[in-house]
Amino acid sequence: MRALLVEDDREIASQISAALKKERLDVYVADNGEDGLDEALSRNYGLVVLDVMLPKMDGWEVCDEIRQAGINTPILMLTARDSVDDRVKGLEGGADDYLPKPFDVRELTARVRALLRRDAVHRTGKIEIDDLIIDTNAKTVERDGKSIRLTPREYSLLVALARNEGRILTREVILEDVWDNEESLDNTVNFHITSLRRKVDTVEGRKLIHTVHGFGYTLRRSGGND
Amino acid sequence: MRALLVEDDREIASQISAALKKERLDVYVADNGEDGLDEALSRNYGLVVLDVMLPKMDGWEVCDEIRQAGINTPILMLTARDSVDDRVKGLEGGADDYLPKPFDVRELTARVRALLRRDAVHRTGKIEIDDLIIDTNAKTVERDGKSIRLTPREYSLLVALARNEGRILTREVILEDVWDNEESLDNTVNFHITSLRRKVDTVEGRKLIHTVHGFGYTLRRSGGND
DNA sequence: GTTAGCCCTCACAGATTCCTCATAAACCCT
DNA sequence: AGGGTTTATGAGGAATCTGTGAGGGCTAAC
Repeated sequence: MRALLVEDDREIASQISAALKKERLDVYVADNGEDGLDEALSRNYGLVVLDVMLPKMDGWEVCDEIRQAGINTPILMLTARDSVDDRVKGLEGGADDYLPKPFDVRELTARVRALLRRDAVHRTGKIEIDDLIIDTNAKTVERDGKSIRLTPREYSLLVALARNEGRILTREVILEDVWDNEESLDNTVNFHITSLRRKVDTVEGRKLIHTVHGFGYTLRRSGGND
Repeated sequence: MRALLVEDDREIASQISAALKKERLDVYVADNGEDGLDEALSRNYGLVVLDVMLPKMDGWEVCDEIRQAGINTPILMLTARDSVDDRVKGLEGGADDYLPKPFDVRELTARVRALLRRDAVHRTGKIEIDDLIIDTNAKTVERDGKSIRLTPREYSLLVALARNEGRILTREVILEDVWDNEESLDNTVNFHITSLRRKVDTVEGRKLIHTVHGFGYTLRRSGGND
């Protein structure tokens, strides 16, 4: 997958470039806004990392033009550290995320990953966790190659858990998310977890849905134990 | 995350308080400068919203004292009017942003978000202290790369200590914070500290949780000795 | 009208966590 | 060192949380 980096400071550019290459991206660097925009429009990039302060055309404008052209490649903006306005702008502009300078490379990497992951789910509509595959377009679930029939509630519940893989969701959050804040008992969640487990988590030793006593539930890749 | 609001006008205070709560902040309100300062010094807040006109001690002074104490929590000042003096004062006095009264709640919210986004803990949801990593989103704890299962009480207690790294927390403050002011014995804290230590602080020579005899407990990076 | 499928609530058993008391250990001051 | 205070920890029961079967309401299909 190609990534476009628009950054005029060579030092920083090579640093970011290295980080992106580690993420197995093919990196193309533009050192000014105009070239960056041209590049973004002429090829299909999977990611654009865009500095705000740029010669010839600033980052906001580039971002804007990219969006105007109907391209919705994820864009990560690099904003100046102390400018509060930049952050507000960042939200309202078409950027998907932004990172204040100076930044830690690990943080850049984390954001890039998050963007790409989000995009992958968005694009393909598929969530894959171990041998569990959820196709959010077809609303179809399979585990271990075998397709599984879920009821609507079970399906929403599973998607909620899957979208938050590795994160503990409280019953409260689940109710908000899956039940849309309708008044329902905590136990309703318990109940549906049970039925979901019966369908999805039957194989001993490869459970995905875990109870975290006192907190809620989490969907986690089988890291060996449990 | 906790936010401290120092504002004497009840009407405005409850308005701001509501807005902050929407941002998922635990709001504590002080209605005069002295109490506000005390509070800011005694606990670790993620944000301080500070009115300028206050009984007992004005906002500038409070802000100043907070900075003098070496605390760099983001501070948002509410200035009475859009006077140039106030602006200059605000910049010099260590405030991170200011908002002239009267203000639109949405603007307050935007500023608050901007300030919080700067904060690493808030951004990543992670608290890292040496090899201890708490992920407050996933509600997950690991030490030395190994994940640790905590009970809800243990977890809250650890988070309370971690958010106040290097600061001594009295049992009283801990009870307030973790137990929500419910009547409980001091010894309850002792008890849970013990069980927390058993899970988190097992490695001799790299203890994080320290007893401060006569005061309480503190979580401190292992600066070499114990 | 009947049947089938889904969803929710109640009830209760089992599991886990939490708290208090009692006692031991550590600490501090004189 | 000794006495008083503070802290640590084991044990057991109280309190809370979780899993699951049973039953009834609801809707859609036949």
